[in-house]
Amino acid sequence: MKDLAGYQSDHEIIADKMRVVPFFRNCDDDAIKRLSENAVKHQYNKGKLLFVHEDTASRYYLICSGWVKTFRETLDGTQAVMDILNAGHVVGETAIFNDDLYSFSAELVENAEVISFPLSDLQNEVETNPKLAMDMLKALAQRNIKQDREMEHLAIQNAPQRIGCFILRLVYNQEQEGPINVHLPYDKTLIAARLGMQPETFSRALGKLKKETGLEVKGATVSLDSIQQLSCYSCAMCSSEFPCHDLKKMQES
Amino acid sequence: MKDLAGYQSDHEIIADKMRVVPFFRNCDDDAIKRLSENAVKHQYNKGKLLFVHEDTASRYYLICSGWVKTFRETLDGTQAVMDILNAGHVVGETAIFNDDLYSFSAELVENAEVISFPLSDLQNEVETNPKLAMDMLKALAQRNIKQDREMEHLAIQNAPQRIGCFILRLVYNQEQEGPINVHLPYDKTLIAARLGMQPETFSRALGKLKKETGLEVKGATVSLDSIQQLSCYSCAMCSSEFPCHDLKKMQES
DNA sequence: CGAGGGTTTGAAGTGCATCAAATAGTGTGG
DNA sequence: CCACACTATTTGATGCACTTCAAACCCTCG
Repeated sequence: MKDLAGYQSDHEIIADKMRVVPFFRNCDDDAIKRLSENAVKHQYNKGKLLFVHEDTASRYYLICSGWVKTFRETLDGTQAVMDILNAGHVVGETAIFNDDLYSFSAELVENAEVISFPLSDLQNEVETNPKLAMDMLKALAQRNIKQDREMEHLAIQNAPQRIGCFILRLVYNQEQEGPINVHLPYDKTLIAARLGMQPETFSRALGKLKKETGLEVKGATVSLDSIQQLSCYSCAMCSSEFPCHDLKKMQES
Repeated sequence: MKDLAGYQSDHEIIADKMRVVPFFRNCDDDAIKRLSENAVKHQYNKGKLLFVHEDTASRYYLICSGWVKTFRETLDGTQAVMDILNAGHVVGETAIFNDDLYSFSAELVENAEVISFPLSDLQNEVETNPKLAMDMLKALAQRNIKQDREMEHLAIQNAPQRIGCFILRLVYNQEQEGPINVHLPYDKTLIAARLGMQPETFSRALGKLKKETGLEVKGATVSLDSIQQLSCYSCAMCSSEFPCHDLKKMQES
């Protein structure tokens, strides 16, 4: 806990991770301090449920490493995956606007480190800190747009196109010309669920995508000669033409 | 414009309509006045586009009568319907959190009266009025949840179940025991689009729903002996068991 | 009464799901 | 380093749900 040169205290580490979160970006040191006062660092294993849909919410979570799946589940166990989140993303914070009930479940899909914070601290801060309120508004609005896009994709793209679109979003980070290699960030089974299809369908659809666009797949590595190769195929069935100009905003939120 | 007894000025009429909007509910008279200063009432015909996806946004709209469809559209004209809104709902206001770009298109599906307001006035007010900011946060969060639910339905309910769920949400307003009559609020073709299916599929799926649940349909009128009849069938494939306890919240937002 | 949209019905095709089984890949302990 | 167990992924065969195209029907409104 000491704050010696060349070595960070827990609080500093937590503060640093918080500053990556879009809606904490404009918080000053005091605000960060108030928000992180009751923070707790956790190491959890794959399969750990952070919280369950419709449970009473007391804390929200900042992901430091690993991947977290958010989903909704029917009585018979069928899951609808909402999103897959990684480091720098926050889950469960919107419960403060939903009478302290989580509106979905969140589960680790691999061992991960997360930091949890009391929702009450966030609520207090949002109510008294207009800058934070504005940034949360922006973040929520962007999430809305992202969900609209997901709905659109689910509605009008077929399986191979959805996969192509998914890969394009991975590539976007390394925005380069010419040949490209990307690594699939998690299990193909999980990507399939994320895209609303069965693993078998994913496998076959990826095969079709290879045939149609000439993309190569070896294990979890995907190679393509150029972005156009894919964007012609996938972005034809999308309302935002490539390079999806709102991708950057999406990734910030 | 005069303010005589038994007769309302335009400004009063507008103010009254604004107070129905969830996120204006806590605004005091001064705030309402500032927000409505540059309001304009419009009469538009069916087919009128209020705004188009990715256009630069300058105004947002409060619906006074009629129905408005929000949607996204690919180059080849395929549409994905996001929502169908009626009186008391606001569209286009989230552009202030998206660099003044609309993130979908909005079109009247029948003749309607709407009031438009400058986004800049809303932006100013939100930035300086914490109560409004909080209410907008709540509204956005609820819309998020609603979208999650839509995604879930799209992903795991089949066509007849989605229709059953849609009807249940209509019924919910008149929460009574025993036999029930509801009127479909708009075209079956439009309901189909709203539920992500073709008109033909809608027709056939409704037929199946009749056979499975004993519900009756005559034109746009749907009759059922009891709510259970439907909820058993549809809500089995939904993460929130009936009566979807968050429906009330959903309708407020 | 007739035109035009909304709605239903029929027939055929497509895409995805499902079930079953083979194969590849990964981590384990010997 | 290998054999084993276990999981992830692929492949095959089949069925169902939804779409598509085409045509008929129905209803409303001029």
